[in-house]
Amino acid sequence: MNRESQVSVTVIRRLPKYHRYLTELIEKGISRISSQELSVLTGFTASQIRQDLNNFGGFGQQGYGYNVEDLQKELGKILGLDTRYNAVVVGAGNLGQAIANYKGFEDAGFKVLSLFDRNPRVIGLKIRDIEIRDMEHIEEFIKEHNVEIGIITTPKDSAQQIADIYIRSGIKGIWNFAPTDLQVPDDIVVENVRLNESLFILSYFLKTKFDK
Amino acid sequence: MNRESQVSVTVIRRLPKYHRYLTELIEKGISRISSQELSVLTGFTASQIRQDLNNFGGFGQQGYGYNVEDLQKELGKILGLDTRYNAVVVGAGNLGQAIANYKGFEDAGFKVLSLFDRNPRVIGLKIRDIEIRDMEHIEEFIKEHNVEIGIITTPKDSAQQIADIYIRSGIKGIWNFAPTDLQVPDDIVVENVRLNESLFILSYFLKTKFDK
DNA sequence: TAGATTGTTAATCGATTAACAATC
DNA sequence: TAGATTGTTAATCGATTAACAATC
Repeated sequence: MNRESQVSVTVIRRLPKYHRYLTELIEKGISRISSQELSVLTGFTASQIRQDLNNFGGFGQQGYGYNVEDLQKELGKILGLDTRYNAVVVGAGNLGQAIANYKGFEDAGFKVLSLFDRNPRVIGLKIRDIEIRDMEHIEEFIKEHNVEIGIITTPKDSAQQIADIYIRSGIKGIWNFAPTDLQVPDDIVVENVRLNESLFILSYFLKTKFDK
Repeated sequence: MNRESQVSVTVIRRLPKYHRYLTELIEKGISRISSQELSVLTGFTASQIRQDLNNFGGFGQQGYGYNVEDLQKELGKILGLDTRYNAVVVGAGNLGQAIANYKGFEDAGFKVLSLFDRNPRVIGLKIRDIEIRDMEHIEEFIKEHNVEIGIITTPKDSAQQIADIYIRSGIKGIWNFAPTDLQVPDDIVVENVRLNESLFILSYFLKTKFDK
Protein backbone atom coordinates (compact mmCIF):
# COMPACT_ATOMS: atom_id res chain seq x y z
CA MET A 1 0.00 0.00 0.00
CA ASN A 2 1.32 3.44 -0.82
CA ARG A 3 0.42 6.58 1.06
CA GLU A 4 -1.95 8.03 -1.47
CA SER A 5 -4.22 5.01 -1.68
CA GLN A 6 -5.16 5.59 1.98
CA VAL A 7 -6.50 9.05 1.28
CA SER A 8 -10.29 9.09 1.09
CA VAL A 9 -12.02 9.48 -2.25
CA THR A 10 -13.80 12.51 -0.79
CA VAL A 11 -10.47 14.29 -0.55
CA ILE A 12 -9.25 13.08 -3.96
CA ARG A 13 -12.33 14.48 -5.67
CA ARG A 14 -11.49 17.95 -4.38
CA LEU A 15 -7.96 17.96 -5.77
CA PRO A 16 -8.89 18.86 -9.36
CA LYS A 17 -10.58 22.03 -8.15
CA TYR A 18 -7.48 23.11 -6.24
CA HIS A 19 -5.42 22.34 -9.30
CA ARG A 20 -7.71 24.39 -11.52
CA TYR A 21 -7.60 27.50 -9.33
CA LEU A 22 -3.84 27.22 -8.85
CA THR A 23 -3.41 27.07 -12.62
CA GLU A 24 -5.50 30.23 -12.94
CA LEU A 25 -3.36 31.94 -10.29
CA ILE A 26 -0.20 31.04 -12.22
CA GLU A 27 -1.73 32.57 -15.36
CA LYS A 28 -2.41 35.73 -13.36
CA GLY A 29 1.18 35.82 -12.14
CA ILE A 30 0.30 35.27 -8.48
CA SER A 31 3.03 33.29 -6.76
CA ARG A 32 1.82 32.93 -3.19
CA ILE A 33 -1.48 32.05 -1.53
CA SER A 34 -2.78 31.29 1.94
CA SER A 35 -5.37 28.67 2.80
CA GLN A 36 -7.65 31.57 3.70
CA GLU A 37 -7.38 33.07 0.22
CA LEU A 38 -7.80 29.66 -1.45
CA SER A 39 -10.90 29.26 0.68
CA VAL A 40 -12.48 32.36 -0.86
CA LEU A 41 -11.76 31.05 -4.37
CA THR A 42 -12.84 27.44 -3.94
CA GLY A 43 -15.58 27.74 -1.34
CA PHE A 44 -13.95 25.09 0.87
CA THR A 45 -12.96 26.17 4.39
CA ALA A 46 -9.35 27.12 5.07
CA SER A 47 -9.21 24.37 7.66
CA GLN A 48 -10.36 21.78 5.18
CA ILE A 49 -7.86 22.93 2.59
CA ARG A 50 -4.99 22.55 5.05
CA GLN A 51 -6.26 19.13 6.08
CA ASP A 52 -6.61 18.02 2.47
CA LEU A 53 -3.15 19.14 1.42
CA ASN A 54 -1.52 17.64 4.47
CA ASN A 55 -2.65 14.21 3.40
CA PHE A 56 0.14 14.40 0.86
CA GLY A 57 2.82 16.21 2.84
CA GLY A 58 3.59 19.68 4.11
CA PHE A 59 3.48 21.84 1.02
CA GLY A 60 3.13 25.11 2.90
CA GLN A 61 5.29 27.29 5.06
CA GLN A 62 4.19 28.78 8.37
CA GLY A 63 3.70 32.51 8.29
CA TYR A 64 3.82 32.52 4.49
CA GLY A 65 1.27 30.21 2.96
CA TYR A 66 1.75 28.12 -0.16
CA ASN A 67 3.89 28.70 -3.22
CA VAL A 68 1.38 28.60 -6.06
CA GLU A 69 3.63 27.12 -8.69
CA ASP A 70 5.08 24.42 -6.44
CA LEU A 71 1.70 23.42 -5.11
CA GLN A 72 0.16 23.25 -8.57
CA LYS A 73 3.01 21.07 -9.75
CA GLU A 74 2.74 18.78 -6.72
CA LEU A 75 -1.01 18.35 -7.18
CA GLY A 76 -0.42 17.66 -10.85
CA LYS A 77 1.96 14.86 -9.93
CA ILE A 78 -0.46 13.43 -7.38
CA LEU A 79 -3.21 13.45 -10.00
CA GLY A 80 -0.86 11.75 -12.46
CA LEU A 81 -0.98 14.59 -14.96
CA ASP A 82 2.73 14.10 -15.62
CA THR A 83 2.10 10.61 -16.99
CA ARG A 84 1.19 10.08 -20.65
CA TYR A 85 -1.50 7.59 -21.63
CA ASN A 86 -2.73 6.35 -24.98
CA ALA A 87 -6.50 6.16 -25.37
CA VAL A 88 -9.10 5.04 -27.87
CA VAL A 89 -12.79 5.87 -28.14
CA VAL A 90 -15.56 3.46 -29.07
CA GLY A 91 -18.61 5.27 -30.39
CA ALA A 92 -17.78 7.88 -33.01
CA GLY A 93 -20.97 9.89 -32.63
CA ASN A 94 -20.99 13.53 -31.58
CA LEU A 95 -19.88 12.75 -28.06
CA GLY A 96 -16.97 10.57 -29.18
CA GLN A 97 -15.95 13.21 -31.68
CA ALA A 98 -16.22 15.93 -29.04
CA ILE A 99 -13.78 14.01 -26.88
CA ALA A 100 -11.40 13.42 -29.75
CA ASN A 101 -11.45 17.16 -30.35
CA TYR A 102 -11.18 18.05 -26.70
CA LYS A 103 -8.12 20.11 -25.90
CA GLY A 104 -8.24 19.61 -22.13
CA PHE A 105 -7.91 15.93 -22.78
CA GLU A 106 -4.37 16.18 -24.09
CA ASP A 107 -3.44 18.63 -21.33
CA ALA A 108 -4.25 15.90 -18.82
CA GLY A 109 -1.80 13.59 -20.57
CA PHE A 110 -4.24 11.50 -22.58
CA LYS A 111 -3.79 11.04 -26.31
CA VAL A 112 -6.66 9.66 -28.39
CA LEU A 113 -5.06 7.47 -31.05
CA SER A 114 -8.19 6.30 -32.80
CA LEU A 115 -11.97 6.17 -32.72
CA PHE A 116 -13.87 2.97 -33.43
CA ASP A 117 -17.39 2.41 -34.68
CA ARG A 118 -19.53 -0.19 -36.43
CA ASN A 119 -21.29 2.27 -38.74
CA PRO A 120 -19.71 1.96 -42.24
CA ARG A 121 -20.74 5.54 -42.99
CA VAL A 122 -18.26 6.99 -40.53
CA ILE A 123 -15.43 4.44 -40.81
CA GLY A 124 -12.47 6.03 -42.57
CA LEU A 125 -13.41 9.58 -41.66
CA LYS A 126 -10.97 11.70 -39.69
CA ILE A 127 -11.52 13.97 -36.67
CA ARG A 128 -8.57 16.34 -36.71
CA ASP A 129 -6.02 13.71 -37.71
CA ILE A 130 -7.64 10.90 -35.74
CA GLU A 131 -9.07 8.16 -37.91
CA ILE A 132 -12.35 6.36 -37.29
CA ARG A 133 -11.71 2.64 -37.69
CA ASP A 134 -13.83 -0.50 -37.88
CA MET A 135 -14.52 -2.20 -34.55
CA GLU A 136 -13.22 -5.37 -36.14
CA HIS A 137 -9.64 -4.22 -35.70
CA ILE A 138 -9.85 -2.80 -32.21
CA GLU A 139 -8.21 -5.61 -30.26
CA GLU A 140 -5.09 -5.75 -32.39
CA PHE A 141 -4.90 -1.95 -32.46
CA ILE A 142 -4.96 -1.70 -28.68
CA LYS A 143 -2.26 -4.32 -28.29
CA GLU A 144 -0.04 -2.88 -31.02
CA HIS A 145 -0.20 0.70 -29.79
CA ASN A 146 -0.01 0.13 -26.03
CA VAL A 147 -3.39 1.68 -25.43
CA GLU A 148 -4.13 1.89 -21.71
CA ILE A 149 -7.38 3.85 -21.64
CA GLY A 150 -10.66 2.91 -23.28
CA ILE A 151 -13.42 5.45 -23.63
CA ILE A 152 -17.04 4.39 -24.12
CA THR A 153 -19.43 6.82 -25.82
CA THR A 154 -21.98 4.36 -27.16
CA PRO A 155 -25.59 3.75 -26.11
CA LYS A 156 -25.92 1.76 -22.92
CA ASP A 157 -26.84 -1.55 -24.53
CA SER A 158 -23.42 -2.09 -26.07
CA ALA A 159 -21.39 -0.62 -23.21
CA GLN A 160 -20.71 -3.84 -21.28
CA GLN A 161 -19.76 -5.68 -24.42
CA ILE A 162 -17.24 -2.96 -25.27
CA ALA A 163 -15.89 -2.99 -21.72
CA ASP A 164 -15.32 -6.74 -22.14
CA ILE A 165 -13.39 -6.17 -25.36
CA TYR A 166 -11.31 -3.50 -23.64
CA ILE A 167 -10.52 -5.78 -20.74
CA ARG A 168 -9.64 -8.68 -23.04
CA SER A 169 -7.31 -6.38 -24.96
CA GLY A 170 -5.39 -5.41 -21.82
CA ILE A 171 -6.69 -1.93 -21.13
CA LYS A 172 -6.18 -0.52 -17.61
CA GLY A 173 -8.80 2.18 -17.28
CA ILE A 174 -12.22 2.94 -18.73
CA TRP A 175 -13.85 6.36 -19.04
CA ASN A 176 -17.50 5.48 -19.36
CA PHE A 177 -20.17 7.84 -20.69
CA ALA A 178 -22.87 5.18 -21.08
CA PRO A 179 -25.57 5.28 -18.41
CA THR A 180 -24.88 1.85 -17.01
CA ASP A 181 -22.70 0.27 -14.32
CA LEU A 182 -19.94 -1.78 -15.92
CA GLN A 183 -18.85 -5.10 -14.46
CA VAL A 184 -15.06 -5.20 -14.44
CA PRO A 185 -12.31 -7.05 -12.54
CA ASP A 186 -10.74 -5.34 -9.53
CA ASP A 187 -7.61 -4.25 -11.36
CA ILE A 188 -9.49 -2.16 -13.92
CA VAL A 189 -10.20 1.47 -13.06
CA VAL A 190 -13.59 2.80 -14.16
CA GLU A 191 -14.60 6.45 -14.04
CA ASN A 192 -18.17 7.21 -15.03
CA VAL A 193 -19.59 10.43 -16.45
CA ARG A 194 -23.27 10.40 -15.65
CA LEU A 195 -24.87 12.98 -17.94
CA ASN A 196 -28.29 11.61 -17.20
CA GLU A 197 -27.88 11.81 -13.47
CA SER A 198 -26.49 15.32 -13.64
CA LEU A 199 -29.54 16.37 -15.61
CA PHE A 200 -31.88 14.71 -13.11
CA ILE A 201 -30.23 16.63 -10.31
CA LEU A 202 -30.71 19.90 -12.20
CA SER A 203 -34.33 18.92 -12.70
CA TYR A 204 -34.74 18.17 -8.99
CA PHE A 205 -33.42 21.52 -7.86
CA LEU A 206 -35.49 23.40 -10.42
CA LYS A 207 -38.61 21.66 -9.18
CA THR A 208 -37.74 22.09 -5.51
CA LYS A 209 -37.00 25.78 -5.96
CA PHE A 210 -39.92 26.87 -8.08
CA ASP A 211 -42.80 24.41 -8.03
CA LYS A 212 -43.99 24.36 -4.49
CA MET B 1 -39.66 25.54 3.08
CA ASN B 2 -41.00 22.33 1.62
CA ARG B 3 -40.08 18.89 2.82
CA GLU B 4 -37.78 17.94 -0.01
CA SER B 5 -35.50 20.93 0.32
CA GLN B 6 -34.46 19.67 3.77
CA VAL B 7 -33.16 16.41 2.36
CA SER B 8 -29.39 16.42 2.08
CA VAL B 9 -27.73 16.71 -1.32
CA THR B 10 -25.92 13.46 -0.56
CA VAL B 11 -29.25 11.65 -0.59
CA ILE B 12 -30.55 13.51 -3.66
CA ARG B 13 -27.52 12.49 -5.69
CA ARG B 14 -28.33 8.84 -5.09
CA LEU B 15 -31.89 9.09 -6.37
CA PRO B 16 -31.06 8.94 -10.08
CA LYS B 17 -29.34 5.59 -9.58
CA TYR B 18 -32.40 4.15 -7.84
CA HIS B 19 -34.52 5.51 -10.64
CA ARG B 20 -32.30 3.96 -13.28
CA TYR B 21 -32.37 0.48 -11.76
CA LEU B 22 -36.10 0.64 -11.14
CA THR B 23 -36.63 1.55 -14.79
CA GLU B 24 -34.57 -1.48 -15.78
CA LEU B 25 -36.64 -3.68 -13.48
CA ILE B 26 -39.84 -2.43 -15.12
CA GLU B 27 -38.40 -3.30 -18.52
CA LYS B 28 -37.69 -6.78 -17.23
CA GLY B 29 -41.25 -7.12 -15.95
CA ILE B 30 -40.27 -7.31 -12.28
CA SER B 31 -42.96 -5.73 -10.13
CA ARG B 32 -41.67 -6.09 -6.58
CA ILE B 33 -38.31 -5.55 -4.89
CA SER B 34 -36.92 -5.52 -1.35
CA SER B 35 -34.31 -3.10 -0.05
CA GLN B 36 -32.01 -6.12 0.20
CA GLU B 37 -32.39 -6.91 -3.51
CA LEU B 38 -31.98 -3.24 -4.48
CA SER B 39 -28.84 -3.26 -2.39
CA VAL B 40 -27.32 -5.98 -4.55
CA LEU B 41 -28.10 -4.00 -7.70
CA THR B 42 -27.01 -0.54 -6.60
CA GLY B 43 -24.21 -1.34 -4.18
CA PHE B 44 -25.78 0.79 -1.45
CA THR B 45 -26.68 -0.98 1.81
CA ALA B 46 -30.27 -2.04 2.37
CA SER B 47 -30.34 0.13 5.46
CA GLN B 48 -29.23 3.18 3.53
CA ILE B 49 -31.81 2.56 0.83
CA ARG B 50 -34.62 2.43 3.39
CA GLN B 51 -33.31 5.58 5.06
CA ASP B 52 -33.04 7.38 1.73
CA LEU B 53 -36.52 6.49 0.56
CA ASN B 54 -38.07 7.34 3.88
CA ASN B 55 -36.97 10.92 3.50
CA PHE B 56 -39.80 11.23 1.02
CA GLY B 57 -42.45 9.08 2.69
CA GLY B 58 -43.20 5.43 3.25
CA PHE B 59 -43.18 3.93 -0.21
CA GLY B 60 -42.78 0.36 1.01
CA GLN B 61 -44.89 -2.22 2.72
CA GLN B 62 -43.73 -4.33 5.64
CA GLY B 63 -43.25 -7.97 4.79
CA TYR B 64 -43.48 -7.23 1.07
CA GLY B 65 -40.96 -4.66 -0.03
CA TYR B 66 -41.50 -1.97 -2.66
CA ASN B 67 -43.71 -1.94 -5.71
CA VAL B 68 -41.26 -1.28 -8.54
CA GLU B 69 -43.56 0.70 -10.77
CA ASP B 70 -44.95 2.89 -7.98
CA LEU B 71 -41.53 3.61 -6.56
CA GLN B 72 -40.08 4.46 -9.96
CA LYS B 73 -42.96 6.83 -10.60
CA GLU B 74 -42.60 8.47 -7.18
CA LEU B 75 -38.87 8.99 -7.64
CA GLY B 76 -39.55 10.39 -11.10
CA LYS B 77 -41.90 12.95 -9.55
CA ILE B 78 -39.40 13.84 -6.84
CA LEU B 79 -36.72 14.35 -9.48
CA GLY B 80 -39.12 16.50 -11.48
CA LEU B 81 -39.10 14.22 -14.51
CA ASP B 82 -42.82 14.83 -14.94
CA THR B 83 -42.21 18.53 -15.62
CA ARG B 84 -41.41 19.77 -19.12
CA TYR B 85 -38.74 22.42 -19.66
CA ASN B 86 -37.59 24.30 -22.72
CA ALA B 87 -33.83 24.58 -23.16
CA VAL B 88 -31.29 26.18 -25.45
CA VAL B 89 -27.60 25.42 -25.98
CA VAL B 90 -24.86 27.98 -26.48
CA GLY B 91 -21.84 26.48 -28.21
CA ALA B 92 -22.75 24.43 -31.28
CA GLY B 93 -19.55 22.40 -31.37
CA ASN B 94 -19.49 18.63 -31.08
CA LEU B 95 -20.53 18.69 -27.45
CA GLY B 96 -23.44 21.05 -28.03
CA GLN B 97 -24.54 18.94 -30.99
CA ALA B 98 -24.21 15.75 -28.94
CA ILE B 99 -26.59 17.20 -26.39
CA ALA B 100 -29.05 18.34 -29.02
CA ASN B 101 -29.00 14.78 -30.37
CA TYR B 102 -29.18 13.19 -26.96
CA LYS B 103 -32.22 11.01 -26.49
CA GLY B 104 -32.03 10.76 -22.69
CA PHE B 105 -32.35 14.50 -22.58
CA GLU B 106 -35.93 14.51 -23.85
CA ASP B 107 -36.80 11.56 -21.62
CA ALA B 108 -35.92 13.71 -18.62
CA GLY B 109 -38.41 16.32 -19.81
CA PHE B 110 -36.02 18.78 -21.44
CA LYS B 111 -36.55 19.96 -24.99
CA VAL B 112 -33.74 21.73 -26.83
CA LEU B 113 -35.41 24.40 -28.96
CA SER B 114 -32.30 25.91 -30.51
CA LEU B 115 -28.52 26.03 -30.52
CA PHE B 116 -26.65 29.32 -30.62
CA ASP B 117 -23.15 30.13 -31.81
CA ARG B 118 -21.05 33.04 -33.06
CA ASN B 119 -19.37 31.10 -35.86
CA PRO B 120 -21.03 32.11 -39.18
CA ARG B 121 -20.04 28.76 -40.69
CA VAL B 122 -22.45 26.82 -38.48
CA ILE B 123 -25.27 29.38 -38.18
CA GLY B 124 -28.29 28.16 -40.14
CA LEU B 125 -27.32 24.48 -39.98
CA LYS B 126 -29.72 22.03 -38.41
CA ILE B 127 -29.10 19.20 -35.92
CA ARG B 128 -32.05 16.87 -36.33
CA ASP B 129 -34.62 19.63 -36.74
CA ILE B 130 -32.95 22.00 -34.29
CA GLU B 131 -31.57 25.13 -35.92
CA ILE B 132 -28.26 26.77 -35.03
CA ARG B 133 -28.90 30.49 -34.66
CA ASP B 134 -26.78 33.60 -34.27
CA MET B 135 -26.00 34.61 -30.69
CA GLU B 136 -27.34 38.03 -31.57
CA HIS B 137 -30.92 36.80 -31.26
CA ILE B 138 -30.62 34.71 -28.14
CA GLU B 139 -32.20 37.07 -25.63
CA GLU B 140 -35.39 37.63 -27.63
CA PHE B 141 -35.58 33.90 -28.45
CA ILE B 142 -35.41 32.93 -24.79
CA LYS B 143 -38.11 35.40 -23.83
CA GLU B 144 -40.40 34.54 -26.74
CA HIS B 145 -40.21 30.76 -26.25
CA ASN B 146 -40.30 30.59 -22.45
CA VAL B 147 -36.91 28.95 -22.25
CA GLU B 148 -36.09 28.03 -18.67
CA ILE B 149 -32.84 26.09 -19.06
CA GLY B 150 -29.61 27.35 -20.57
CA ILE B 151 -26.85 24.93 -21.49
CA ILE B 152 -23.25 26.08 -21.86
CA THR B 153 -20.91 24.04 -24.06
CA THR B 154 -18.39 26.72 -24.94
CA PRO B 155 -14.74 27.12 -23.89
CA LYS B 156 -14.34 28.43 -20.37
CA ASP B 157 -13.44 32.00 -21.30
CA SER B 158 -16.91 32.84 -22.61
CA ALA B 159 -18.87 30.82 -20.07
CA GLN B 160 -19.49 33.59 -17.50
CA GLN B 161 -20.52 36.02 -20.19
CA ILE B 162 -23.06 33.51 -21.51
CA ALA B 163 -24.32 32.84 -18.00
CA ASP B 164 -24.90 36.59 -17.64
CA ILE B 165 -26.90 36.66 -20.85
CA TYR B 166 -28.94 33.69 -19.65
CA ILE B 167 -29.66 35.36 -16.33
CA ARG B 168 -30.59 38.65 -17.97
CA SER B 169 -32.97 36.77 -20.26
CA GLY B 170 -34.81 35.20 -17.34
CA ILE B 171 -33.51 31.65 -17.40
CA LYS B 172 -33.92 29.58 -14.21
CA GLY B 173 -31.30 26.85 -14.50
CA ILE B 174 -27.92 26.42 -16.16
CA TRP B 175 -26.32 23.12 -17.18
CA ASN B 176 -22.67 24.06 -17.42
CA PHE B 177 -20.05 22.01 -19.27
CA ALA B 178 -17.35 24.70 -19.19
CA PRO B 179 -14.58 24.08 -16.65
CA THR B 180 -15.23 27.17 -14.57
CA ASP B 181 -17.34 28.19 -11.58
CA LEU B 182 -20.14 30.49 -12.65
CA GLN B 183 -21.19 33.47 -10.54
CA VAL B 184 -24.99 33.54 -10.41
CA PRO B 185 -27.66 34.97 -8.11
CA ASP B 186 -29.18 32.70 -5.45
CA ASP B 187 -32.34 31.97 -7.39
CA ILE B 188 -30.53 30.45 -10.37
CA VAL B 189 -29.81 26.72 -10.26
CA VAL B 190 -26.45 25.64 -11.69
CA GLU B 191 -25.45 22.05 -12.33
CA ASN B 192 -21.91 21.51 -13.54
CA VAL B 193 -20.53 18.65 -15.62
CA ARG B 194 -16.81 18.52 -14.91
CA LEU B 195 -15.29 16.46 -17.71
CA ASN B 196 -11.82 17.66 -16.81
CA GLU B 197 -12.14 16.71 -13.18
CA SER B 198 -13.56 13.31 -14.02
CA LEU B 199 -10.57 12.67 -16.24
CA PHE B 200 -8.15 13.81 -13.52
CA ILE B 201 -9.73 11.35 -11.10
CA LEU B 202 -9.31 8.54 -13.63
CA SER B 203 -5.70 9.59 -14.02
CA TYR B 204 -5.20 9.61 -10.24
CA PHE B 205 -6.50 6.09 -9.76
CA LEU B 206 -4.49 4.77 -12.69
CA LYS B 207 -1.35 6.23 -11.22
CA THR B 208 -2.10 5.09 -7.69
CA LYS B 209 -2.87 1.58 -8.84
CA PHE B 210 -0.02 0.92 -11.22
CA ASP B 211 2.84 3.34 -10.76
CA LYS B 212 4.13 2.72 -7.31
C1' DT C 1 -50.95 -17.17 11.93
C1' DA C 2 -45.92 -17.21 10.79
C1' DG C 3 -42.56 -15.14 8.02
C1' DA C 4 -40.78 -11.30 5.89
C1' DT C 5 -39.45 -6.73 5.47
C1' DT C 6 -40.30 -2.08 6.31
C1' DG C 7 -39.85 2.30 9.11
C1' DT C 8 -37.33 4.28 12.60
C1' DT C 9 -34.38 4.81 16.62
C1' DA C 10 -29.85 4.25 18.46
C1' DA C 11 -24.85 3.34 17.74
C1' DT C 12 -20.96 3.92 14.94
C1' DC C 13 -18.12 5.79 11.74
C1' DG C 14 -16.01 9.29 8.97
C1' DA C 15 -15.61 13.93 7.51
C1' DT C 16 -15.55 18.79 8.68
C1' DT C 17 -14.59 22.54 11.63
C1' DA C 18 -12.33 24.80 15.49
C1' DA C 19 -8.46 25.83 18.04
C1' DC C 20 -3.83 26.54 18.94
C1' DA C 21 1.08 25.36 19.42
C1' DA C 22 4.88 25.27 16.21
C1' DT C 23 7.58 27.94 13.30
C1' DC C 24 8.76 30.63 9.29
C1' DT D 1 11.55 40.21 16.95
C1' DA D 2 6.45 40.43 15.94
C1' DG D 3 3.04 38.91 12.89
C1' DA D 4 1.22 35.54 10.09
C1' DT D 5 -0.11 31.17 8.79
C1' DT D 6 0.76 26.43 8.67
C1' DG D 7 0.39 21.58 10.52
C1' DT D 8 -2.06 18.95 13.62
C1' DT D 9 -4.91 17.61 17.53
C1' DA D 10 -9.39 17.76 19.57
C1' DA D 11 -14.40 18.77 19.18
C1' DT D 12 -18.35 18.76 16.41
C1' DC D 13 -21.27 17.57 12.99
C1' DG D 14 -23.46 14.67 9.62
C1' DA D 15 -23.91 10.41 7.26
C1' DT D 16 -23.94 5.42 7.44
C1' DT D 17 -24.86 1.15 9.60
C1' DA D 18 -27.03 -1.83 12.99
C1' DA D 19 -30.84 -3.32 15.37
C1' DC D 20 -35.44 -4.24 16.22
C1' DA D 21 -40.33 -3.17 17.08
C1' DA D 22 -44.21 -2.43 14.06
C1' DT D 23 -46.98 -4.45 10.75
C1' DC D 24 -48.28 -6.29 6.30
